[in-house]
Amino acid sequence: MVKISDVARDAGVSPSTVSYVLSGKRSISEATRRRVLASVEALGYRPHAGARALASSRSNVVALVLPLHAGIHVPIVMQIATAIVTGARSFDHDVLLLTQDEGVAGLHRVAGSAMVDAIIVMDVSAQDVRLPVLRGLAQPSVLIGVPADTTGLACVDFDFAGAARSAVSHLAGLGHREVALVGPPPEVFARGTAFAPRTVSGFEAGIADAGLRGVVRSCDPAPESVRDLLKELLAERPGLSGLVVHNESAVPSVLDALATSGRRVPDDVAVVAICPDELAVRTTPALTSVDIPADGIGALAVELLMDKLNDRPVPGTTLLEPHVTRRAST
Amino acid sequence: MVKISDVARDAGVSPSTVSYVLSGKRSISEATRRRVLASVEALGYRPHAGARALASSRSNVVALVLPLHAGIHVPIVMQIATAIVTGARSFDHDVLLLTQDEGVAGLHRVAGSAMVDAIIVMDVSAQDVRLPVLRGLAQPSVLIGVPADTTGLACVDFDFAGAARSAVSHLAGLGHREVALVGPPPEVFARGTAFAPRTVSGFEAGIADAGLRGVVRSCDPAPESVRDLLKELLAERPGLSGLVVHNESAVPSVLDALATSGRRVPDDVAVVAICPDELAVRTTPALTSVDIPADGIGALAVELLMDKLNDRPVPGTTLLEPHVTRRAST
DNA sequence: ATGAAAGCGCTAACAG
DNA sequence: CTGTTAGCGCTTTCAT
Repeated sequence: MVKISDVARDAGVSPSTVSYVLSGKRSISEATRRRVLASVEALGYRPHAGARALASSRSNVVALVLPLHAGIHVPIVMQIATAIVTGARSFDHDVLLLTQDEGVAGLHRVAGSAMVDAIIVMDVSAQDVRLPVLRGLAQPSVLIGVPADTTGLACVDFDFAGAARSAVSHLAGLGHREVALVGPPPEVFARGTAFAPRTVSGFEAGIADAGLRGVVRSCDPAPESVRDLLKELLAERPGLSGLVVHNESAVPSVLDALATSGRRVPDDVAVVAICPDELAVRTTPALTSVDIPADGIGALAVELLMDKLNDRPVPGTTLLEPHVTRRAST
Repeated sequence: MVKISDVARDAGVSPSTVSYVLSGKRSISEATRRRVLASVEALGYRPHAGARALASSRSNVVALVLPLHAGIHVPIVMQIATAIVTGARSFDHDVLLLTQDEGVAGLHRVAGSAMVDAIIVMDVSAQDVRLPVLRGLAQPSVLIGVPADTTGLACVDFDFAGAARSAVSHLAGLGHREVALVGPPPEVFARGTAFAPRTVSGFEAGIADAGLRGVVRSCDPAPESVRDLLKELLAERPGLSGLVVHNESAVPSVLDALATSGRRVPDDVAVVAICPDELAVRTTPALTSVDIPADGIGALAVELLMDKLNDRPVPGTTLLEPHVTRRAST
């Protein structure tokens, strides 16, 4: 293994100089800088991560705690995770993967052993048992999701309430008078995860704002369930002409059920989805949607974490703003 | 921070004794063992990961390289990843997450800096550029997927060919004479990923074995595409009475399309899916299926990696055996 | 069955 | 602008 002293010898400088060239923590003459970097390159030097962590008390690793629950839309979780890895790499950090089932013990383990400098926790629930633990850790943390009490924590999430509200407002602006929210499956409501009720309250605020009539339903994504739900809704409410769909798995079936039941989109029924743009653009017709910015959530979480690591102040809660993109379905 | 010398003092022994108690690398009298563990507990001692890695040249971390491609069924990837984390933990290892887009550089980085002791790479393609790099690394690796040349590597995968063959054989045993394979979307075939063609060759071997007539189609998962595909297939081939579906996203739509077109499952058309059991059991009707054992793949990958780390011989390629579970769809 | 002590490779005062 | 040096906390010979 090639070590810092090898590089130092090769470049004709001291080990500390090599270290400083690499870290940029003090100014180095251009000449030696170049020589050192040339030696680093020539010898293929890679600093030993453990040695570095030991000497600097910095591992340059962040922990990411992944959710495992059913009912969560897995591609979104994965996309956020990917964005976090990419974001962390851009700050020269790596990502250690933990699963939620290790619970509080996992947090203590990776924090206590100084494996990680910081922690990102996905899918926090309103009364998450991990909150007090996170508050007590030496390492800073950022949560994805918004618990009931955010004291001492930094939280990131998409503004689901605002998204639903914007969706309703978009429909209202097009003249629709009666709308329905086709929400996530029941199990998501059952858990303490905050996003489902937030969509509902935003939807309700939206219809109140615009003086619309509205109804909220949770939705099992199986095609026949979707068809039954829509049949029922449309039968019960003859005036219903607008749908807000917040259920990624059900989106294709909703469109299909409308098509096969002879309802034209958007002429008979307008549809706004709250889902990743990626999904919205590849349906037929393409869906007017409020994007769930998975990449943005991941990137923001990392940025806040880096701010915390650098002792910059960060807001307690940051919600990403919703944006309606009009496509063929409204 | 509480360190090993603190524990040693508290227990009235030397630091090395504490180390040996914790590692079990030499015999310790029951009395001191107990005292040391009591002190560890009392002081809440956690060995510093970096220090440990530096002194022992072992990080107890494995790298996991995740795929990012479109067309892959994300929940399966996620489930394998989760199984790998869980498996690694059971061997007292953690998992560092890399994304495929870091490519070869990422492998060099984490291996060269001794961040990880071993590497698991998911979704390797036939002529993967990472193969020569992996062969040259000091750390052992296990691949999920089977490249063209497996020399010097350990590979794990599900036996997709055997799965398709078993599915066909199951249908043949029930008296079906003409069958179709509804395969993954075209983009999966386009990439060098080996699993799609393997399913096809297994399917073809299966129909040859049993003297059936058969046809292979790739399938876009959008409900209307599925409906069109099936309509076309059933029109073209009046004798067609059995379907093998290897396309998780399309599964619900296939059943739905059959139902809405008036074909009864299994009376008119029998369906065997190659998909996670979890999916197969929650459709209506429940699907006869060949399970894709994501957990098994992850667990096996970890086991092989640990074998390699402990210099135990491992087979070059291990394929997990397919098992048909008969349910209501055949 | 246990201790003493020499590093592991790097960083960061301290010194010039 | 650069070098010297003292650790960082742990493992592992070598001794006994």
